[in-house]
Amino acid sequence: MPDVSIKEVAKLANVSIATVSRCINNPEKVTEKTRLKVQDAILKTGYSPNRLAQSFRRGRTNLVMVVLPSVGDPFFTAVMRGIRAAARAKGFSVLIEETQLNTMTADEIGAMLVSNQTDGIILLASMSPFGTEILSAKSKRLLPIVIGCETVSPELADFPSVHIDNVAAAKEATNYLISQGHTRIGMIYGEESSLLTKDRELGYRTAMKQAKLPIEAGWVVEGKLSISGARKATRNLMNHSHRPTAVFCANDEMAIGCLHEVKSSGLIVPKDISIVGFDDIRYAEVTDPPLTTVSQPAEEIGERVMYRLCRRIEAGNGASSAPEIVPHKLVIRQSVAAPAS
Amino acid sequence: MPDVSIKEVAKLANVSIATVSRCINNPEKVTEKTRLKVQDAILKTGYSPNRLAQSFRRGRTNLVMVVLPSVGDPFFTAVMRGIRAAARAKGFSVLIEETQLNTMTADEIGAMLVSNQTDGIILLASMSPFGTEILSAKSKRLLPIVIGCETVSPELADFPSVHIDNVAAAKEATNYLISQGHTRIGMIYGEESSLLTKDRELGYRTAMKQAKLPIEAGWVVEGKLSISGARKATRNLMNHSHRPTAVFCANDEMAIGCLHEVKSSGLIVPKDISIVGFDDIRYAEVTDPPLTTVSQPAEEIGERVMYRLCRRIEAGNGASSAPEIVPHKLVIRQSVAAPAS
DNA sequence: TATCATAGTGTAAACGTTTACATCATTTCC
DNA sequence: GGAAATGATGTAAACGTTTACACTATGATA
Repeated sequence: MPDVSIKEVAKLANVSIATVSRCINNPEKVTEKTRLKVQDAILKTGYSPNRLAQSFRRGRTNLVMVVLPSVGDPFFTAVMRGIRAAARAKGFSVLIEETQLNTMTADEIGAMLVSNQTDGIILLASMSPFGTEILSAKSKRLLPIVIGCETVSPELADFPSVHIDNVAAAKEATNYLISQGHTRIGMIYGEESSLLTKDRELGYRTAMKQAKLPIEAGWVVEGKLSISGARKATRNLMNHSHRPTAVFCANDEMAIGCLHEVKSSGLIVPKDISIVGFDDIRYAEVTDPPLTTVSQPAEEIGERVMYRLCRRIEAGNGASSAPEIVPHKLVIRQSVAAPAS
Repeated sequence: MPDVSIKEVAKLANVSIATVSRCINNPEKVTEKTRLKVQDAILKTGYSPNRLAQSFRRGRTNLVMVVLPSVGDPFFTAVMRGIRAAARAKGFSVLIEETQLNTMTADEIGAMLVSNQTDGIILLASMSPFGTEILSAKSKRLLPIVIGCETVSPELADFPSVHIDNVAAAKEATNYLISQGHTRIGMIYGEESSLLTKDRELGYRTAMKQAKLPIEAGWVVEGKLSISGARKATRNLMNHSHRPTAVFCANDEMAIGCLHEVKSSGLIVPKDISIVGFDDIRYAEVTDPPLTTVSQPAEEIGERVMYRLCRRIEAGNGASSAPEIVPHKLVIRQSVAAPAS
């Protein structure tokens, strides 16, 4: 079955290989009669074009790469679902790289693009060192790169992006806690390197400032974007001499860790401690109590980001590079209540 | 920076393109002096080999495809992590296809292999119709396909596989419930098409039979491998005239849905209903109560399956095709207690 | 009828590698 | 010192497509 090339088809159909190629790619340029002859020969031989040769000749892999912090995070898998749906529609396959795994350096990722292994890249995670590598090539041609979810770092600001307004959303979440009467509000952010959670931290700080509420030292802790990291962070928060009555977590994964740790310590959510998450992953509504969180249109972000990448690949400089802001929504469930005191 | 081919390097270094190629791929076949000259030229031109051309020439994409039910399931993302680590070590990239999304038909997946888009396939989900397509080609050459997690369907039995003994593990889980005094035990299985959860169902049925316990009509329900599906299934179970006192769920995702639904209905876990899951995903220890479940070495399965695929790709028929069984473990947490009655 | 479009097909070059083979220079051995 | 072996490099073919260009036959136009 395999190993049959266009030549065999041509021979069997008694035409040239050019005609066979045309039958497949430009059927309108060929007579009805020969088309049928060739289709018949294709069926008989079981021919299917060698994609390697096609890619090589056309200079296109129809492969895009997505760089994200962790595929394990249900939020990103939701984004991926959108990306994949759009990719499928556009005839692309997608390759995934996790930055958390550190399997590839930023330079290697840049090299993949340059060496034609992929037609484009979607960045769902900030890669600061990557910026410099790319930048050097950038002056020469517009690289097909699109940024999703994250607010972009300054060096990458010229690339198209699709995301919610993370600062505003975090502010809104914090304001909700304030509106419920909380004045001592802590926060668990992700990682130092993650611009994404830095933006959310900024939103939180802005809200606190505008409400003239103090943020005490030790109230803002790193949760490493993981359940276990958040549990550790929560322990620190709980042991604080002036313990917060509410915690804003930069994502749901960490909110789940926080929730569990608070409950393990014998305190009750939301009576003793209120918790707000971020992302609205599917587990958020089955926690006990169900989690109040900020919902993002994850799949939509994925789709849009992929479509923009396609435009970039096809149109090059023609495609716009304006950031695209999609709406977020605060989803109120039962993990927040007025403070006890 | 891009668009510089081996020719430019050759010209700059004053050697033939063959020598440049050798410098890169067989440095030992080239003089120290010329090597340095060429390396210098490579740096100066910023050359990086065109992977498309390489793949084409070598007949290798260094790309493998993984077919799985859903990337959203934390168990599979853990397996993927293992696969990706091994792939990285072996110089492969990995492409993912979800069967739940139905983006590709089995025939299309088979075609990808035949048309050289990927060097091999890892099946983490059964694809029955796929079997027939593959089978026709199988007689001609041993296709590089390896099966993971699932017990294989008869048509695919000749391919190498890596998995736990699902039947034995499910039996063990059920026996644990029996040992705690339960006699009315229900089960939520995954999907009709999933051999994986069918095996677990078989284990459950075997355990019940050996303990001479009846399985009443309506005690075994479909949970669709999702939280919402499991909630619906649980509602049916709870409304049963002769309600089970324990439920064995074919995976943790469904166990979480089940747990939440039971609690929503006002019953207490494990006092009123005991629950056992399967997979030991990372959320399993932060549910309330923490979930008793069967743990699989997910990452290890992923690694092994990828290594076997590599051997298959490299050695062809030389590689063994014996199934590889990895150990499982029942992890006892707090979602099981003796029945109230 | 001679000329010119037009449409269908064939010929051959090109894409950037890798690699078998030929060539040439150097060393080794008798 | 000449023959043979060894080692480094160059030459050119090959991989399977796509596509610009050339060619032929057909029908339309003057």
